[in-house]
Amino acid sequence: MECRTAAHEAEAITTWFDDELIVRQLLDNDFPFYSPPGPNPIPAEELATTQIMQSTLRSPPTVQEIQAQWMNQQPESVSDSGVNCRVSLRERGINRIDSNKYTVKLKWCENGMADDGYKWRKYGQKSIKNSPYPRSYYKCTNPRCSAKKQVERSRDEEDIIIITYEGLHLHFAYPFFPAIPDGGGDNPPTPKRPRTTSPGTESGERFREEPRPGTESASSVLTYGNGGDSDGLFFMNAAPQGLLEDLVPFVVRNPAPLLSSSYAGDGVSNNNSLCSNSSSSCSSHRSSSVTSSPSCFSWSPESLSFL
DNA sequence: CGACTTTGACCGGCGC
DNA sequence: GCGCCGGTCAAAGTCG
Repeated sequence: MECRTAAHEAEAITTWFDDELIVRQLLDNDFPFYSPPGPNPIPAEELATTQIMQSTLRSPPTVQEIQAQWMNQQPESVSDSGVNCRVSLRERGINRIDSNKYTVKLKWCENGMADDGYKWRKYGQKSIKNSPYPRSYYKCTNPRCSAKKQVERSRDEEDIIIITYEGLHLHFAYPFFPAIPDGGGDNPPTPKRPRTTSPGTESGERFREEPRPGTESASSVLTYGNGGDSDGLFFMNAAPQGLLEDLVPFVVRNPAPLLSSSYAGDGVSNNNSLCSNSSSSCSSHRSSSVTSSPSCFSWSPESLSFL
């Protein structure tokens, strides 16, 4: 309801450029990646990544460039828990999706849940024709945010869930703000402790309910790479703050620092790893409605995937 | 009591 | 025009 107007506005945003532009306008200088021109000294490592971000904000990569990047730099990786979460690129040849709407394929790993850093409210669920699994519909709980996502389980591969993101988050994922004092403008409501007794019978909840060794409690002890290096720090301040929608484009824009070191291949689940590494309280802020423990992901504005 | 999920109903788009 | 299907709404139920 309250999202209707915002949703329409969001729908008018049809290009990467527009998305990024709006975000930048909204966030202005507070945007952690967008360093405004000025005398402020920036550590070399941060400067490098910032510059990458700025350049990519202005000119998003083509799919070919993204694929080339991944082909060149994609390691086979193992999650911190030792579970082999191979990340590889393959072309999927799926239908084109609106530029503000894309699909993420997530593969379950043994090492438990993950979530995208945003708080979602489930507003519907439908059984889909020719699919044994229902599709769940989620909205971002932030009233000013029009982001939505659909979660469904792949009928071909049981351990794959397909998340379709639509719209743009006009705020950051609150739990990942490291000690930002109150008054940061758009203050999302403090997330509550996730529901642990969700009766979720289908879709996302259904997956989450499966008794997997090491879900939330286990993820809380995961570490994120070497934690203290610049890449880790960078990532902490950046990608994991957001929804996959924020994370994935960033990853493909700048895969090197993420993939070459601590990002490894654990894809989204590093959200949790990182989160728990940086703040033990983070795990208590996890979204309740998520989709849980992906290890590999695909992203497909144009048939790109990382499975 | 508030936040959240569940679930049937409703609505609009699309193909026949 | 009709029916199918996907997406959304909203009341009711659940939980902490």
